[in-house]
Amino acid sequence: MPEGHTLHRLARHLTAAFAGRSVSVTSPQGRFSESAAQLDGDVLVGAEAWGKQLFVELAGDRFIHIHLGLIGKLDLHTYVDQVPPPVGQVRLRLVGESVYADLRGASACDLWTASQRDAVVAAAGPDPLREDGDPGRAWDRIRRSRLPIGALLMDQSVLAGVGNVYRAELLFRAGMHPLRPGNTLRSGQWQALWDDLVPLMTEGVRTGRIDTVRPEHTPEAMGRAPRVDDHGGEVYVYRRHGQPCLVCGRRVSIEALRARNSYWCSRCQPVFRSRAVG
DNA sequence: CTCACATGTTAAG
DNA sequence: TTAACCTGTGAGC
Repeated sequence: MPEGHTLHRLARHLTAAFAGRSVSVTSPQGRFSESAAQLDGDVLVGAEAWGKQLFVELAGDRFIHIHLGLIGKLDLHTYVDQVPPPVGQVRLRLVGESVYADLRGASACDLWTASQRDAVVAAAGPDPLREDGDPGRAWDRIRRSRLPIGALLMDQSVLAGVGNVYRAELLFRAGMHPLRPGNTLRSGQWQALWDDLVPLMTEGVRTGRIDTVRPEHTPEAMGRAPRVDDHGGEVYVYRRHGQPCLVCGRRVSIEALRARNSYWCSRCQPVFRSRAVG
């Protein structure tokens, strides 16, 4: 679940459910107990995301810093009378008047000061989901790097919030091979990637899914049988290795890029040849 | 039942 | 480069 859109969606829901009221903060599992005790009953100011980092602000410039990692989940539920007992390992539980939230499996849940938060935000790349996201900051890194664009897009210090699904899908939509070196891109190509990412991820925040297939390429439009991706969204290449490309029919390729599987279509995303003549 | 793997990151070797 | 961490799910026996 957790690429940047998931965290922004959570920030929005947390703010709507808890902001401006006092919240009960506990750690049924125990690993956040000490911090929870310091926050319990205080006013929750709001929640905000930067890339994959989530910050829940409590009165007094205190921030619960959450990173879901690969498998973490933060689930919001409504309750009527009593809050049900925790199921499984609940690292953090927030309880408001009619809503509670349970955090499980996160790779980070810590109590931070404002300056700790600021330091992490300063080290992160621009976030396409934020109003203040500045693509020029990412471009400064990309244009100087010989690393593949597929690696740069997932480097959170270059660009914040993009994960393995958006990487694969963005590059497919751009017709760009994941191994193309960053310093071979033209500025307009980077701008086009950013301009595609903003509405794509914004839609992800709205729906809670990653859908990247253009209307003209849906199975229906292409006269093929409808299909369902097991990860909730309609995508071109992510985890579709060995299956036919939705556009050209060639088998989708897979290769590990920096310990993460990278997926692409070798016909729609041809290998880049630098300034090849002829 | 066990095992591999997952939309992520960090630290050890 | 590899292992570790945290949890859930689906495939296979």
